[in-house]
Amino acid sequence: MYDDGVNHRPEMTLAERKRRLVSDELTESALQLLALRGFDAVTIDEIVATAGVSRRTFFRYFASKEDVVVRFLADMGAGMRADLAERPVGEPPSVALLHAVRVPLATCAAHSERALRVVQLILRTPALLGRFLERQAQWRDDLARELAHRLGLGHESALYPRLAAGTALAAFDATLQRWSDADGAEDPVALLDRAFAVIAPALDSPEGR
Amino acid sequence: MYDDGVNHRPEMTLAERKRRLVSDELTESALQLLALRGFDAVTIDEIVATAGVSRRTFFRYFASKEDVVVRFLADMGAGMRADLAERPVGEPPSVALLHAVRVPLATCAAHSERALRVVQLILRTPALLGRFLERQAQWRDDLARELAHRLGLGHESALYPRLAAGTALAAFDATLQRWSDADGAEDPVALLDRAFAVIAPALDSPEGR
DNA sequence: TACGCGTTGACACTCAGTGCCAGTGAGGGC
DNA sequence: GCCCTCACTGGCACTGAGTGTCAACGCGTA
Repeated sequence: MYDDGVNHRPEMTLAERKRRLVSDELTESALQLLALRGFDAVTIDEIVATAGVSRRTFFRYFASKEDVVVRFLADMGAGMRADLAERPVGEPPSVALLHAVRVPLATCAAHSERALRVVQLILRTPALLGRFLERQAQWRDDLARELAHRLGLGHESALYPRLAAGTALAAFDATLQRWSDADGAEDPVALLDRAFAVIAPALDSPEGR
Repeated sequence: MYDDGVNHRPEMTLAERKRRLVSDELTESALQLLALRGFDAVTIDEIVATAGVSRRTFFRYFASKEDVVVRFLADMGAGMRADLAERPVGEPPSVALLHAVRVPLATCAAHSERALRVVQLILRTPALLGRFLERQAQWRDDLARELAHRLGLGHESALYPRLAAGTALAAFDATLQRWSDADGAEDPVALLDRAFAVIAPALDSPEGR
């Protein structure tokens, strides 16, 4: 989770704060350049020159050029499974999933100045979109596993959990897309609620056993 | 669409047939090697050596190493929008979308010996999955546009068409995943029908205006 | 035969990403 | 104070993906 570099938690050791500093500097430089000139037109050498570290160090913090951008969004979804696990057991899947998916979106809305630019960059850059969806596939698997566990289904590859998780993320994506298209003029959480109003009957369908 | 290299349509010019031959040879060599040893362990130099062409020629046929594998599946979805457009106008979205999405899946089932290996390779290789989902995002946009057109919605970025298209593709993906997990033991078209039985109420929801 | 056109292979080049190693600085034990 | 460990760093060399360029080749046509 990006934290703007100003949040010096005293419980962090010096080494941890140094790492965070470098990571933030790299992220800042990268987003600046990439948003300005587009993903393909910027080389890693330029990013590290701006950040003032070596190229080798870049790859100690990020797995790839795409990773700098995608991490920003992807980290938001990391806790989805935990959020879903914390929902009360009696809650219907549509409500539990909505709350799980709502968290990262609310985080986006809270940091909209920066998050919006990142989302727009990702959505209009095929290479970034691919990496993002690759990450999202992991969220989907996590959600599906947790959902299967909640419903007491054997955790083998049943159809319903994957389908429900995929549907919830389709709502997430549609929301993100619309938020991006509207340049942030609409409230993403409200959009998500509307999307879930549509898909809820599917998520709670008795067909899903 | 892959055609096994034995289908020499007489109406093709010699040059076209030569191109097809090279493309098939490259695809064949690549799938062979990649399925055997994994995506990362095979270099393009090895692929072109097996196929008997130069490295430069490879990139005249495929945009990237991932492309050889992903094309195989991705080409199946190319006609989705056209298939959707051909459905009768009075048909509810759930039925029209089911038929559109069913076509590529039926093609998979028809060439299951080869298609299954490709799908399994894609689903368990993150880089390939990313590229595939990147392509699929284009299907989604195409379906959404066609759906908006069908429903007479202004083709601006309404929420429902994107959501419906994304949900239909979530069903497609869940089906593909289960088909892959079961090593082809289940009929993908039957699985897709079951998935659509679950999501149909969402696709036809009056909430979608 | 000669010309135009598309395909090919070879070469050089940029850039992403990795392995390796030596230097450095902070923190802890003596 | 001194030394030792350990994490981080930069530099370097290397592999592999992907691209631009050009000369050569083969086919169809005038």
